Amino acid sequence: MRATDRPAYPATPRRVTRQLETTYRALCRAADHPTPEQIFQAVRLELPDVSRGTVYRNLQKLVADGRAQLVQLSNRSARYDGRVDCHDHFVCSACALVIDVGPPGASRGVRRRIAGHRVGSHTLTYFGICRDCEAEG
Amino acid sequence: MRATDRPAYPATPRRVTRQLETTYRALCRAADHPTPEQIFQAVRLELPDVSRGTVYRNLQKLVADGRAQLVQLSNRSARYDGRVDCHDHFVCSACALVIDVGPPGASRGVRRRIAGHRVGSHTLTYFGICRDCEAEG
DNA sequence: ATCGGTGCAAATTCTTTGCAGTCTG
DNA sequence: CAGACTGCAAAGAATTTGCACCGAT
Repeated sequence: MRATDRPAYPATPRRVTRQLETTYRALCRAADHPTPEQIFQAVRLELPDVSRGTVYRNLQKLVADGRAQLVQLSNRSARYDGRVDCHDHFVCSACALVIDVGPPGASRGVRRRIAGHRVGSHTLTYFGICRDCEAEG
Repeated sequence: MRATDRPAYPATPRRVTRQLETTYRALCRAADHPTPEQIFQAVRLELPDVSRGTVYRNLQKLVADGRAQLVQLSNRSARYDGRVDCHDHFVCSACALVIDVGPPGASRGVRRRIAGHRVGSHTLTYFGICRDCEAEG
């Protein structure tokens, strides 16, 4: 999701709970596009009784509210991103490393409509082998 | 995966089985980026005893051999593409429609390396609401 | 007080895998 | 005929959901 798609206000009335805000802070703190499981473990350090279900639900709320991005990877597990500004990603096909790539690629080729369909956002994703995996062979 | 990543020959010795070739033909025939389940149903019409496991395995072989592409969407189910040339995708966030978008966007911004990591391919994906879903509200 | 949020556990969905038998090269 | 491939069924991984209680507004 791109910043321009971010709703100005929550789509639905939202309550400020410890679980939601702790999840958001854990996501912003992580720089490595964590999985729901990783975020769950991080939240758990502060709220030992939090459940996976709640973390999954709250991550979806954060995306719906434009406070987070879901990185589309089609791997086994979802990856979330606390950055909601316009940027692209590099993904290592070997180790699933995900890194942010500055906006230059993302900002070009913006199209409002494609074949009559309304475009809300776009993402350029580079796939390859990261330096470490390349070194290991 | 991009055409340039396509291995000239199968990565591993490959046998030509009815299941593999029927799966490939079913994939090429479909224009809608089918899920493994949809391909399984199509193959089943020709080979009633084929199993899901075999279709899953063969789809992975086709990708490994550069005869098919896996569309990276992070939805519930994987989506395969019989086109292996350079092109992008539009994805409807409401109904999961996937359509091909011509090469203009795909071919720009090509980078060989990013932050020292080797880039093998890249994909530009547009997210939005398709015409039909927009009409329905 | 209302009704959205939470924890728990079971259910779902999608995909992978072990194994014994089959078929390709 | 070797070993890659297959069907089957069970296992595995990731995510969603129903429900009764809790807590933010």
